[in-house]
Amino acid sequence: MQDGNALAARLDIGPGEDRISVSREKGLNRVLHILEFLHTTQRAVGIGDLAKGVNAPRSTTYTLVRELVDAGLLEMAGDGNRVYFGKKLYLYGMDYVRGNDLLRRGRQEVDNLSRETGETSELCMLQSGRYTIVHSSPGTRPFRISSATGLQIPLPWTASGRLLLAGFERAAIEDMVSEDDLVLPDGRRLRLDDFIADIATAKATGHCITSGLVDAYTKCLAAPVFSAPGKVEATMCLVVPIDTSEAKTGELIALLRGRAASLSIS
Amino acid sequence: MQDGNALAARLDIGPGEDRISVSREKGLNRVLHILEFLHTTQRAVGIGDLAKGVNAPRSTTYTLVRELVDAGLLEMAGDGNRVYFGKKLYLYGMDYVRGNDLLRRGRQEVDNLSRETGETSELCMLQSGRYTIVHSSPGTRPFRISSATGLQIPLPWTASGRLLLAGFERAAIEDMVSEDDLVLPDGRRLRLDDFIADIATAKATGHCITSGLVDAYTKCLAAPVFSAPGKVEATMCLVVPIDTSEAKTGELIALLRGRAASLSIS
DNA sequence: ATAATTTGTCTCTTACAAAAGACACATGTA
DNA sequence: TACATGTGTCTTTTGTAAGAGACAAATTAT
Repeated sequence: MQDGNALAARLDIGPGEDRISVSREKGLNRVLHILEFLHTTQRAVGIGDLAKGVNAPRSTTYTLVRELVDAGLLEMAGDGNRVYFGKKLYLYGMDYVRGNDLLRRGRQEVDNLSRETGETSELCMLQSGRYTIVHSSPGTRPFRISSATGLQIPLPWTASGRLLLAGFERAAIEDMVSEDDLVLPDGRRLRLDDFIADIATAKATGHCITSGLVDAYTKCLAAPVFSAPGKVEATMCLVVPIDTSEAKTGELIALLRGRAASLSIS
Repeated sequence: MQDGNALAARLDIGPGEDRISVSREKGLNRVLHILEFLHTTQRAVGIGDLAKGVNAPRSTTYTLVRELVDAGLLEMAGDGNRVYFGKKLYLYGMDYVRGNDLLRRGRQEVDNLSRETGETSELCMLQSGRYTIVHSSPGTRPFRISSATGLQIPLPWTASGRLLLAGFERAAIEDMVSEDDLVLPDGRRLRLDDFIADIATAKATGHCITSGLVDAYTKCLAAPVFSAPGKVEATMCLVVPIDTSEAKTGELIALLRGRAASLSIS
């Protein structure tokens, strides 16, 4: 039985009313953070670390994790006291795939494409304002250029990003692109206006090629998949060595555009 | 549906006092119900219907859905005002697969098996006390026997169920199996003791065959996948016509056991 | 051994989310 | 024209979940 601390809550020090109010967070938000955190770590995490990682109180984290484990969204990882994603999430994910023609066919097409061309191929989409690699297939080069599925990269770094933003107003684009996003991995800084101009060009030509943006050795070729006339729902892209010949590049772009078009609706 | 919160403050027992108090639900629970509901409907649902389906107040449902859509766990389905699973869930699901060797290899092996034998093949697991088809591959028969991924079926109806319960105490088994579960689709009622005996047999022989349980036309062959000596983590199973010859059945069981063993750890 | 962490569970309080319900605006149909 | 039925956004009220903190037990370090 708790003695003393009865009115402990008297922490709002000072007369000044500094409303420190360490904002209490909604359980659902905490859960969303937990999922996102696990997604970035890509490995099972101890509950204590998890609490630190999402900076939630330990007690809260324990309760939430227990509930999520009971629900099957998370699972205790075999070895000890770590948690990671659970079967339920896998099942829901498969439901999503099943209900989503585009994704289903897109995955297939990406696999075909990378088998046929030997290059790394990817299906990309906007995911709540962020560029996301939804599916990727490695290609057969000795030094393969790979990127993990689910990876999130700033829009301006990619060819696909330029196509995905084709339908948006300038204001919306500014919203989605932070200052940091405009700084390329090598430190160069992209001008927002240039980026927006790129988007317009991409929209007009119906494809996009970027060279040496994410890294110095690769070129990125992308073509749009439409869900309705003018609405870019996804892109397919090929990642090729930067010294790929003009001719070869043109050939690949043509192939890519064809495949992307075949996925488009109407 | 597990109704995790079980306790639900059964305080109404008081004297007169009918404490109707339609227990206010935690947001997280509402979300879990929403996900589960979408999983069972397997299609996009209007928000109003959703509210009815999980029997939550409309206003609450609207807010939750909005939050989930913002988070990318749900998406508004293209056509109108319906929601369904979102890309995030797919990504998390893929993370699960990646972090789970067994599932990854199991899917592969199931696909191989159904291609080689021409029969429907499945990978099954316990999912918070319920039997779940985690992956299935259709087979090539004209009248294919198919079952949806993620489908949940009472444990006593299946061969896999008998193997999955091999490691459990009687008490634990009684917990997982409800009275209803013991009633087969055709109305016959299984004795709990017989079922438990079946489990022991399955454990001893290292495989299980059931005939005409879920339907009158099929036989189900299953073999265990171990995650540690004695611990059944999953099963692989084949669904074949009930009139498959003894010889052929034996042959398939041998194949199945081999494949399942190859997935087992240590 | 003894201290210093970390882990998992429990209790108590109050800030805040869930619910109720009112509103405005669409639809459809007698 | 009324009259239900569905949708989406508000505001207000109040039951309760999130959080702080105290513990015991289990690890690890000294």
